[in-house]
Parts: sequence; structure tokens; C-alpha cells
Amino acid sequence: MSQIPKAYSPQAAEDRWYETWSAEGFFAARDASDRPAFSIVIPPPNVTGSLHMGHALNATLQDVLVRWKRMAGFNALWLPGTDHAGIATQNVVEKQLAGEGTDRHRLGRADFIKRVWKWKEASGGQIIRQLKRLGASCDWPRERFTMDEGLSRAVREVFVRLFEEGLVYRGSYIVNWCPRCHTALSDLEVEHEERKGKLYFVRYPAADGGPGVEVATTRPETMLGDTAVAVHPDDDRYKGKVGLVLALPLTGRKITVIADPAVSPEFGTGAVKVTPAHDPADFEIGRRHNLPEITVIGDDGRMTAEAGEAFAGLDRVECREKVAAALSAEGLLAAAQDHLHAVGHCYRCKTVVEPLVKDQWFVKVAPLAGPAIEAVESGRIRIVPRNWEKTYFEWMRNIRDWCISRQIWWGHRIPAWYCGDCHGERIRLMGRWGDGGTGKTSTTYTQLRTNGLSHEKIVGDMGTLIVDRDVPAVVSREDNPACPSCGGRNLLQDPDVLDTWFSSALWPFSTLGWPDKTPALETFYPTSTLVTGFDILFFWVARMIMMGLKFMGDVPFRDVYIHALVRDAEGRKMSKSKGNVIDPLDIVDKYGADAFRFTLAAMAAQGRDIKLSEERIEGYRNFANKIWNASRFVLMNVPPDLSTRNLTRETLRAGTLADRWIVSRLNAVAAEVNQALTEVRFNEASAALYHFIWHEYCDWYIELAKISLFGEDASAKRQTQTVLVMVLETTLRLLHPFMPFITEEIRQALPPLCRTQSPRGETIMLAPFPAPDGSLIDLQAEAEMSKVMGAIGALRTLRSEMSVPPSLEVTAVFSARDENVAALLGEHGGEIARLARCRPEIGVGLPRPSKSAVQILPEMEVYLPLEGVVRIEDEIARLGKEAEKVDKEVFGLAKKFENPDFVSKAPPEVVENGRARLAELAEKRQKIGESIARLSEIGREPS
RNA sequence: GGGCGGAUAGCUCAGCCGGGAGAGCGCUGCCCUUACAAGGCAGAGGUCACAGGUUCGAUCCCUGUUCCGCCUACCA
Repeated sequence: MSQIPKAYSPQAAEDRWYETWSAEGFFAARDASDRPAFSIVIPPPNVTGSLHMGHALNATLQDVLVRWKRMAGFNALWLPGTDHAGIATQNVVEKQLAGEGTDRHRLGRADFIKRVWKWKEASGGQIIRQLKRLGASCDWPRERFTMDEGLSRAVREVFVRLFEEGLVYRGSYIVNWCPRCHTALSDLEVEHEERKGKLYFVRYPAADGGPGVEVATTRPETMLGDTAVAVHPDDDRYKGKVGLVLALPLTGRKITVIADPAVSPEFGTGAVKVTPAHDPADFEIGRRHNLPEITVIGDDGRMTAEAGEAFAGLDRVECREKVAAALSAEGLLAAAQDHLHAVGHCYRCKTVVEPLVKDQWFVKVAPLAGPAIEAVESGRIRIVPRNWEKTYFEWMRNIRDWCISRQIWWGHRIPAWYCGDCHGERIRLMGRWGDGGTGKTSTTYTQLRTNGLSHEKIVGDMGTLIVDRDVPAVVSREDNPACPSCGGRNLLQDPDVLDTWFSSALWPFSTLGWPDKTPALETFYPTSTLVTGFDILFFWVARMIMMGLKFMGDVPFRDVYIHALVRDAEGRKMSKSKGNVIDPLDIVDKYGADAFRFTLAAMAAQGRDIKLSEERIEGYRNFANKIWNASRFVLMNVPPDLSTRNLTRETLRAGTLADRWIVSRLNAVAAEVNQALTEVRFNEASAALYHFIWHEYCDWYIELAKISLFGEDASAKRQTQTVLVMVLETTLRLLHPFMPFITEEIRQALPPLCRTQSPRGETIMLAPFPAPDGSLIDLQAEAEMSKVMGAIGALRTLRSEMSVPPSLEVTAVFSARDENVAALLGEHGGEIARLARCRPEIGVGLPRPSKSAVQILPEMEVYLPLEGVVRIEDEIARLGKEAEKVDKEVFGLAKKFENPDFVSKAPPEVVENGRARLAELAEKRQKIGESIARLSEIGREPS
């Protein structure tokens, strides 16, 4: 007899089992193995971050897959790790410094980076600990970090090779600049948001004082940097104006009207002011027409000296007002109307980004995109759900070059150097010299050397440097390369670091040891499945595919499973800045990891977002408790020396109806779960398990088992015990990937000879995942059971509707349609008696007792004698309602048959089905009518 | 502007290849029946957003409309 407690309490079990699994090395995959490989690399979370709902969902789904495959006999690897999250992490540490009244420039680059590493060491373990609390079965000794030595080597190798092939280049282009983070951003890192603004109509007079051109703009402050006005070449309104010289208001600069097809005649006035230095579209036009690029907005988002005395130093937004006012004062502001337009914001700090012309490093993406498109088109990579493929293609086909340099310090330093000896005049540095350490003024390298500073001193104290764009870069796999032209060693490394996503793009192979040829790489690449959210489909997935194909010559993964985003009540992404986050760990504390995991899996329907509700989690907590108590019951009713070892197909097929039924259902569910997991339909797998455990095993099988468990027949009892435990044990294994802790906890309490053995260790984790045995699917048993269940249900309904107390044992009449049904019911009279709490009278065409309530089933009629327990009128009313229901269905069905086409064109089995149903309904309706008539008669007699 | 998705029970959502509408929670009634009140048994509740079309038959396929969400975009 077991002593386990009445309610399941997750905490203790979770800690204990995770500890054990980990210590025993059950999570470990083998670099070399006879078994087929299954591998997943985790989408690396931000190292200094903490677990949010998205991570929890992501990790749960991966763990379900890995645990499933591991049990199914695969050499399963789930490789964990974290990401250095350049801008985000740097921002955190900079905020700390600000709190201490200092900044990174005073600290200097080297000390700043030390400081970030310190922060990483201090806080970096958090998210990993949190993943463990969810039960994540990662191979922890293989944990990697994007800034690891090995991964850094991979990053450098890739950069150098791409540079050598001309796929990485340095150039001066317009980029998205965050004036707060002080760095360039890739197009993807800019979030567009609709903002209410104004569309200003401004008159630009001709230089000769004649009629000029009116332009429309949302950003009047940029006019200070205008170097042309453009119109569409085919726009008749402006045919005569092309070539006209205008006097740019407020500055007096002479600018020309040019024609360019990029201008859309429909918008505004059809004439657009061109500011090549501050607008991406204008930049393109400017380059096409060789226009000057006048920078009027600086790195800090304030107007530069070029903007003119009246505006220099003003913030962009302030300046907008001032310019509008100034134009208005000169009578040049024709109109200002409300206008809705998309404004780019920094994805990190939400500051409005400023397009600026900057020297940056880029990846030429088009040559890499081609094969990446082909890989998905050909099906070598399968994206699930399929509809994401379209989004993927759309983006890949319109892809633009990727700006990979970031003007921050935390990240992979770009392996490019500039020779101070050859080009010292054209390299300007900012650092902790000469200006009190603010790092705000710059000096040329040559000047610093002349002033007596050593090269080492300069490098050590360097904050950043500005290199003329024609100074050649020396790109090298090794640090401190020699200058290829002068052979000197006085080279200065490019101050920029790489976009974090550059290193993430290599994740599926860099984590397995690349560029070395390791056994792990051999075994686990390509990985099997990538599980991720659609929000990083472009950021990460697409880039991994490009890099994997380029450097491994093969796709990085076979399947990409795109899961939903966990959103808040209003359907918005949860984010710290919005303050709408629910901490997954709070949920784990409150309801247990198993309940939480099961909830996430159950809600992970393909293609739909998850709006998480706590009630739902509570429901699955109750489910865990249900399993717990069912197991308690089983353990209380089986001897500790029980064995299921001798249970063969033959003994199972020779079992009782209930045994054959539950075994059949178990195998059907095993088939469903396997199938659903194969198709990554987590919700279907969990729903099948939920229904089977609660509504078949608990509601019916356990109740039926009680008869022989509490009965006299020792051999029947032993047989029931065996099946009871076998089904439970198998179910636990099916459930384990979803609810790892409770399943292990219960399995360990089962009689030792009832546990399916695992190849190594005493754990459910490595025990075989149940494969369905088709020969045990017994449709006849299922059909028979459903008749018995129907009989029991019918009587229960009658009792309930007639308000017959459950404790009152009644006599009930089961009048079968034919001998077969009567025999079946007769055989299971004991079951009917117990589960419906009655003395059953069973036979064919039994007479109906007077004053009885009736349920009419296809196979039988069930009578409950009322004997003054219930008022006859109640039963008449109830039957009246039922008759209405039947009439409604008959009406619908009859309409179908009125249509001759239905009979001739519909498949025969559908027609036959309909006919049978109609006949059934007609008979039922007639019997109800008879019952009502009889009861009405009786009702008139004195009772 | 382009693309994608959603609208099904009071709430949150399933519903794979068109053929008798489901779950969880909530609600109603009865019940502490020796696994479980985090429970048992029974029940109420839906013109499957709207309008057309295809079909013998549409929640499901097609077209359009309305509302909502998301992604993407150089109409300033």
C-alpha cells in the first residue's frame, strides 16, 4: 500500500528529479552513436536577460520534441546557449555607469568591456537556471555563448572569407542611425510606427525671383540640407520647370529642379525636395544625379553648423517648429495639413532613427539569398506552418544589403585594420588624451605620434576612430597583422563591432565546433528542427540558412517550426517597456512546471497567437492532480510484487471487455500522439492525452476495474491489476515529454516489475516511447463498450432529470432491440449495476413498467420506474422537449431527401447513413409519442 | 501601398481531406459514492461576422463587404 499524499505538490518533485537527471547525465547526447541523430539548437536568449513567456513556450516545445525523440531511441541533442546581445547589453551597463556618474568614454574601451564581462558573469546564469526550472533537457556541458573563443573564431573566419570574396565591403551609404544608442542599425532593427504628423507645403521661389515650385514634406527641418527638387520626368505640370534654378528658402542656396522616376506625381504637389544626407530615397536620387550630401543633422540628433546659425544646436524636433515658423514668417508656407505616416524607431530604445550617411560595413546579400530561396522552394527546408514560406520568399527576394557594423564596444570587433604609418594623416582618433577624458575631440594618428605618444598607448586609450573612406582596410584572421604595403606593425583596428545577428547566423554550426571538423558537427549537422517565433524569421532564420548553405554547403536544419507569440490580453507582444509581462517562473511556482508546460503545448495550435489565461493553467494543474490521484488509486490497489512482464498480446486479447476496450483506446491514443508530434501539432497530441486520461481511463476504466479489484475472484483481480498498471505506465511514457516531472515521480512509485525498462538508468526519460500496436486495436470491443456505456449513461440521465437521488438504488429495465444486445448487456449486468447504481432487468422487448420514465437509444430502451418518486408531469414535459429536438433533426434530414440530386449524386455511404439515421429518428420519435400518450393516460388515473 | 492571419457557446480557443457543431473555464441541478470537492454525475447555451457564388450538400472551397490584429514598404 502506498503512502503518497492526497494532492500533488510539484516543487519538491521538480527539484529532485531535475537534479537526478542532470547528475546521471541523462540529457547528454553522444558525438558518435549507432542510433540516428536528432538535434535542435536553442534560439539563444540574451545572456543577461530573464525568461519571458516567449522563451517558456519556445523551450517547452523544443523539450517536448527532444524528450520524445530521445525516448524513441534517437541520439537526441538539444544544444543550449546564450547570445551576447550587443546593443541591449551595452545599454544596460551604460545605464549602470550613468548611475555611478561616469560613462564608457571615461572608463575607456578595455575597462568598459571588462565591466560588461563582469556583468555577464554575474547575471548570465539567470536565464539558464530558469530554463532548468521548466525541465529543459539540454545537454548543458555543451552550452555555448556567442562571444566564446570558439564562436569568435567562427565569426572571424566567416567575415574574412566573405571579405575575400567581395561579399563583405566597407562603404559610405545612408544608414539608420540611432542618435541615442549612437550606432547604425540594420533595416530590420528599425520598427515603423504610424504617427500623426503634418504635411507641410512649402514654396521654393525661383532664383531669378520668378514663380518657383511648391514641394510637400513631413520633415521641414531637413530642407536646410536640400540640394535639389525632383519631379517625375513624365509629369506635364513640371515639364518646363526641369533645370530651373531655385533659391532654397532660409539659406539662399541655389538648387536645381531635376527629373527622376522615383518621384510619384500623385503625392503632394508632385515635386519633392531632395535631401540626400537625410532621407534614403533622396540619397538614391542624389547619387544618381551627383548631388552634394549636406549633413545638417548630427550623430546626436541635433542640427549641425551646416544648418545655419539660426538652427545649429537645436534638436530635430525643435528645429522642425522653428523652420516652419520661419517659413511661415516669410510667407513661404503654403499649407500644413494633418498627415499619418510611418516613423522609424530604434528597436532597442524606441528613439526616432535618423537616416545618416556613414562609413559602414555591409554584407552583399543577394548572392547568398539565391541558394537560400532555393532550399525552401525545393523542400530541403520545410517551414511549418507552410504559409510562412510566402513571407520568407517575399523578404528574401527583395532583400537589401545588410549593414553589419555597430558603433558600440560590446561585441565581435571587426577584424579590419588601418595602417597608421601609411595613412596616419587620414586617420583621426578620439580617446582619453588631451581633452580631460571626454573623448569628444579628435586628433590625427600622425599628430598623436608626433606628440610623443607610443602606438601602444594610442591603441590602449583609443575610444573611436574616423578613417577616410579611401584608406584601405587590412582584413585578417590573426590579430595585429602587418601592413601589406609597408610591412609595419602600427595598425589600428576598426573600432566597430559586428551586428549580434552576424554571430547568431552561424549558430547551428559554430556551436558544434566549426571551423574545425568535429565529430559533433559530423553527427548533428544539419540539425533536425528549429523551433522559433516568427518575429525572428528574417533576423535569424533566413540568415542562418544563407550562412549554413554558404559555409557548410548544406542547410542548417530540415524543419523550421514557427510557433505563436505569447501576447497580452490586448494581443500585444509582452515587453518590459510596456509593463505587461507575466513572469513564467511565478506561474511555475504557483501551478507547477508540468501544468504550465502542458498549457503551452495545448495552446500551441499552428498559426494562431496565444493569449494566455491563468484559468487555463489552473485547469491543467487540476489535470496533473487528476493523474496523481488516479495513480494513487492504482498504487493502493496493486501489490508491490506485481509484474506486467508476462502480459502478451494474447492475454490482452483474451481479457474482459473493459480490458480490451482500454487497451484498444490506449493504442489508438499512442498512434494519435505519435502522428501529432510527427506533424508538430502539439495541441492535438496534448488534447488526445488529456481526453484519454481523464475521460476514458479515469471516468470509465478505473470505475469498471473496481468491480473485480474489490471482488472475490482472485485471478480476475490479478488480471485487472495488471492491465490497470500497464495502461497507466504506458500512458505516463506517452505523457512524459509534456509533463516530465509528475510522470517520473509516479513511475518511480510503480511496482518495479511494472516499469518498462530503459536502456540505461532507472528513469522514464530514457524508457521507450510507446509505439502503437495495431493488432491491439479492437473495434468490436470499442463498439460493445459504447453500448454498455450508453446504457449506463441513459439511466444516469434519467435519474438526474427525474431527480432520483444518486444514493437510492433503483430497479431499471433495459429492453434490448435484439438478442445480441440483450446478451451483451446481460453479460455486463454487473458493470451496469455498479456504475448506474441499479438492479438491472435485461431482456428483449421487455414490457414497459407503468409510471416509468424512458430513454430511447438506437439499441435499446431504458425504463426507470418512478413509483411516486417523481411527478408524471415532469416526465411528460421532458419527453415533449426531446420530441422537439428529434423533430428538428428529422426536418433537416428530410429536406435533404426531398432533393432527388442528393440520392443520385452523393456518395452511397452518405445516403445510406442518412437513411439509417432517419429511420432511427422516426422510430425514436414514435416511441416518444407513445410514451407521452401512455403517461398522460396514467396521469389521469388516481395514483 | 503590398502581404498574412483572425471573426465558431458568456469568456479563451480547437475543428486535418466539404457529409450528424467540440474542449477548457464559467453557468445550472444533484452528490463528501472507501483515487481525487483541484472531485463525481447530469444539464443549459451556438442563424459557425455579413452578402453572394460553386456543389446534391458549405463552419470548411471561391468572390465581395465590415470589423480586428500582425508583418512589410524609399509617396516625401
